[in-house]
Amino acid sequence: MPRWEPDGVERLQAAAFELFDEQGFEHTTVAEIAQRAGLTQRTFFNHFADKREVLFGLSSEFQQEIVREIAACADTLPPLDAVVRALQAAADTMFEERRAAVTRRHKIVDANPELQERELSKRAALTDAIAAALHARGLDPEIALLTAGAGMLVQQTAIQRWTQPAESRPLRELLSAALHSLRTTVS
Amino acid sequence: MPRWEPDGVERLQAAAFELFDEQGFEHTTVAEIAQRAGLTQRTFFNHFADKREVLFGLSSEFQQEIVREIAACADTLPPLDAVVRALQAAADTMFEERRAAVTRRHKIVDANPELQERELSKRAALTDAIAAALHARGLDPEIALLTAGAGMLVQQTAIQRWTQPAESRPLRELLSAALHSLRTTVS
DNA sequence: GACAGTGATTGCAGTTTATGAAATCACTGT
DNA sequence: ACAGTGATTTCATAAACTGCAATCACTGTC
Repeated sequence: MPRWEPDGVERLQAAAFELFDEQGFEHTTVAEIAQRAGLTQRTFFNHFADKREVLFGLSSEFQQEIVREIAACADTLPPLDAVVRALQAAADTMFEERRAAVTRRHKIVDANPELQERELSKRAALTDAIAAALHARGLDPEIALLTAGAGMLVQQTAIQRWTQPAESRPLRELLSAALHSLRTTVS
Repeated sequence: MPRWEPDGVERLQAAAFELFDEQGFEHTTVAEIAQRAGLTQRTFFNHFADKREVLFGLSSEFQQEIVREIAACADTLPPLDAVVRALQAAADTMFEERRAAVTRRHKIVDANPELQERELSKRAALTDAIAAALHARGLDPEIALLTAGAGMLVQQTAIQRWTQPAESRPLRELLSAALHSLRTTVS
């Protein structure tokens, strides 16, 4: 038999997800999470930089996907449209199929300021990555950052709607709508 | 003589500012800050919710000013212009005169991820406050949030430039320029 | 088949952040 | 005089994180 049960990281993530859902983030200790996963507190911190990170395993994957899509996009497409197309591609791949899980996670994060803070931090990192990808396409750095910020604004507006129970339109469509809203709002 | 030296809060802020500047945020303990201010660690936490908050004393004041300006603005002005005008008014009051201090603080925050995270959090709170102020003017909540987000994008772009040593134009002017950049970028 | 090397996990000691509860005591108003 | 206020302090404690050394199934090599 193997020395340890496999998939330690996934088990920790699952345990954390459950416990945060049951008791809330701040009433759950890292020791508790580790115990439910059949591991040690020390091992938790070997895998995650801090208690919050356990909820953000997918964000790096998401970021890579977006950047890849932007790089793959036709150079003739206006920058902001390129960003939104990339978001739409990622929406299909990473959001649409896991609506239940995404909404559940959204609810957990929404219930705790520390987690919201980390979410903002991830969003900022994604913004910078998008800006870098746009800059690689030849866009001026400052305009690139502005465009990336506008793209994230679109993303936020769309996700906001998409996570509401009443909403049934696909995220892809909501992204288009949000982009249109932004354009009329800003002009 | 008074039982305690006056201005405990200010002394803590000043001590923290100095120490973060000298040794960096993470190599400074709360006990150290309190000691330099002639107070106790416990007293520090009586005044500030956590170690980071000591650097964000002005953000609530800033937020109030912005919201006040927006409410005072003519109802005929397009929403985004109202927001940028409010930011310009606050820029004159709270930034232009303290350029040195603002830049120093900016440098400290820039050097530490935890502080950046908190900065983002304050920014998000300000965004929400602006959106609420716009909603109070009759704007649809979702459009209000989008407009507020666009306004903060303008603010960020302008501050970014303003804190660069080479830049000499007043913040007010940079805000106008950034708004123009956003408009051409998004359309 | 022995055997050195790898790497995920663990135990433990220690620092730091943060909080709750009770005590102090100059100052205030009556 | 004297009770009440409130900023501060002391003490105790939980919980988050870190550094370091040790474990030991697994891997490949000779």
